[in-house]
Amino acid sequence: MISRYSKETRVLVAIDCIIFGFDGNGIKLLLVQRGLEPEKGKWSLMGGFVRPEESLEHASNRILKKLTGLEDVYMEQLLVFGAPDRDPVERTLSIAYFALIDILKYEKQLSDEYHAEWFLLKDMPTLIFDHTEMVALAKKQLRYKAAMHPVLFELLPEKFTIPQLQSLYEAVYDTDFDNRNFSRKVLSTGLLVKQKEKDKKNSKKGAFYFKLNKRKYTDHFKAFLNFIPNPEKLLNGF
Amino acid sequence: MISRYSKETRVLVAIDCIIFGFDGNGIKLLLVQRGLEPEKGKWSLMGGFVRPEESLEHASNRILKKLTGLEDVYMEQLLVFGAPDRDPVERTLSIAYFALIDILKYEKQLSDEYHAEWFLLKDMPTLIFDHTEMVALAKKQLRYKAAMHPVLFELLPEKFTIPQLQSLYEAVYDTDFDNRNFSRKVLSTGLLVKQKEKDKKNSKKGAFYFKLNKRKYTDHFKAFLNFIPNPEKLLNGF
DNA sequence: ACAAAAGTGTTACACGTACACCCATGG
DNA sequence: CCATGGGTGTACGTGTAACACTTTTGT
Repeated sequence: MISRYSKETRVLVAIDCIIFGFDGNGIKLLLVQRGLEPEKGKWSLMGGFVRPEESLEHASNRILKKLTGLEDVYMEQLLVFGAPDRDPVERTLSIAYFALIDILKYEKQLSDEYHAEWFLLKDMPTLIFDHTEMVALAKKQLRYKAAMHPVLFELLPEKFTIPQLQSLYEAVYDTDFDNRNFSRKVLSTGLLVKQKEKDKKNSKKGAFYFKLNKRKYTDHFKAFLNFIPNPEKLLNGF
Repeated sequence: MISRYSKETRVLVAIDCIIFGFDGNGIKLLLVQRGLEPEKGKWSLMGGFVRPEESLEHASNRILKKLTGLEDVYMEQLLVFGAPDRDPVERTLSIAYFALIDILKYEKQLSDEYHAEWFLLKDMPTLIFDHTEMVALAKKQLRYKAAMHPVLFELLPEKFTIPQLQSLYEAVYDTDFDNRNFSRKVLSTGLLVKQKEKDKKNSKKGAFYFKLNKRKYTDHFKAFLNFIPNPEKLLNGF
């Protein structure tokens, strides 16, 4: 039995996380200030190297938890970035993951160990290396996926109103939807369970809270929905 | 300036290609007999290690060309497989790519340098490591993508008939479509240019050949089509 | 003439969209 | 009592699916 592929070259493999959040006012991105040279102090995605004995899922969850304290977060592998010179120090592949988190659950102090900060996606600073490209791709992927699968619920708290959900979709697609059609469409999926209380923060009438029907949610997760009108137009350029 | 991230561990990175082909009789998969230990002689996906100075695109194209002689082939990154023990020799990440080729363009001798052979997808042998899992995922991804984007044309020769195209879709989704609705749907996209000749191999009446309208094809590639009826049903389980 | 595949015409219906309108309530 | 946001009812049109029927031509 051989114990190594002796002639081949080994490379560094990192993971970078594109962490999206929502708090009712636009989609946000969690960024950190890079703690090591080169580019120390510049804004960057949260990342880390894959350890010798851990799986990629383990590594990505470990990195996310280190920054946010959160576990059981929605995460998806996006793409491997592998341009030979993407990291000037040494050849490093980076596996980009994107994560969706309820921004209110992120309680850690900002400017903590990593000097993390939420940025509105549209006011994002320049990032190191190819991280800007990673974010651009993640944005596309989020739109693509959310057009057909109910991923965006991952960005909301357990109880939410339909107008809240709508404003999330509007933020993601940067457009306005008809509220009357939107609520009917969403309700027709049977994914939501109406609660007794209303949220009166945004109107006098108040909007009912809903929770996800977890069973239907996991069952339908991979089903095609069609929450957004005119998907062909809104997704142009994919 | 630092020249290395000194403390981190480097790993081997391979690329494995899931190569789909079509010749009118079911979707096929191009496999090779592994040439090195361990598992030497067993069926496997075509693969190779990423070289120190090449990009991932370069590596995947190089590997595909070495096996098939083909360039400018449709290829897409699928997923990185990284279970710590996926290769018993030593930790190796594998970036899975899937490729779509016109089976008639593959002229190389079978049982050539790599002992390559086309297998009907449904009669596929057991593969080494996690390659079976890679193929399963690629199949899903092919169905998913083809439901909305006109990728399957990559599997056909330059000139093809609509019944041929339909039998390709039927092979991919393992079901039958209504030929009358199918041809209208496809033609309504404006992607096809009718030729003067007919193919008389499969019927006395003969079916007109078509070519792709390349301009529209690249423009619409990322647009949502909807070639298959009942996508929710056919894509169940994604 | 017939069989068999290619292709046209027609219809019913589901669904998405637009929009008039009603509801609830705090100021 | 009225402004505001939440929500229902309804009507219209497009696109999809089902299927009867016509076309073409080799045997």
